[in-house]
Amino acid sequence: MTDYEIDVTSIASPSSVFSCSSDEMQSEGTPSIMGGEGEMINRKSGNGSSRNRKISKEINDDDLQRLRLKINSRERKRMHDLNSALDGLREVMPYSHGPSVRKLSKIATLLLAKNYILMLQNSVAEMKKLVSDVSNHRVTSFPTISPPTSFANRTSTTKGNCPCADCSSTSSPMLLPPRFAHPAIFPPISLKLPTSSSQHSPNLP
DNA sequence: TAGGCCATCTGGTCCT
DNA sequence: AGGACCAGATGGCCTA
Repeated sequence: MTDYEIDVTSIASPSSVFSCSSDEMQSEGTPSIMGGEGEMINRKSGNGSSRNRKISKEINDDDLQRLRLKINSRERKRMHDLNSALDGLREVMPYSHGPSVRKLSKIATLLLAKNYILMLQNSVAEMKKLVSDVSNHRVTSFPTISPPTSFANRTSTTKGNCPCADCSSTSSPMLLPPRFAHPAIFPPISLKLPTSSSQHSPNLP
């Protein structure tokens, strides 16, 4: 498992999320980098079956080019939708706002989101435990909720690679690769409860 | 100038 | 058959 490997097995397919409203194909501005359009269609589906050879004979160059442009446009739109979703994710992530903070890269956004979810899960678990303890009159002190263990085990040794434009921090407990490290992303969360709760503590183990 | 990040094009595969 | 998804290739832009 490298720093960049992400477990996404539990993530549902995003295709149902997007509401594709774009009804106008974007004009084709960039010429093809690879080979000619006709050749590409003839190679499509791979092994040159009789069916595909027949298709390639029936389609003239104009049709091939129109089809290629249509496919390119769809793919472009698909990537734009994906980027819009990533922008939406960035908006709800902590810290990644403000003029002095560089926009998170795609990989950094995904890794940060994963870690944020893990941290929230950890926080919820500790909260539940605390509530349970309070209800049982067994509270002695208020814990500090920290990032997940795997998160806390990571440290950054790289200086100057933080997404934050004006940050020179060299270490922070993050799950992100060192170059994405930023101490503001996952600060420890201190629980502050009413002092009256402390009256339940005397008889605790 | 090298490396990172990104947009785009493209062909292959799978699904409806 | 057509669309969605994916991964590889390529070139441009930016930053250290």
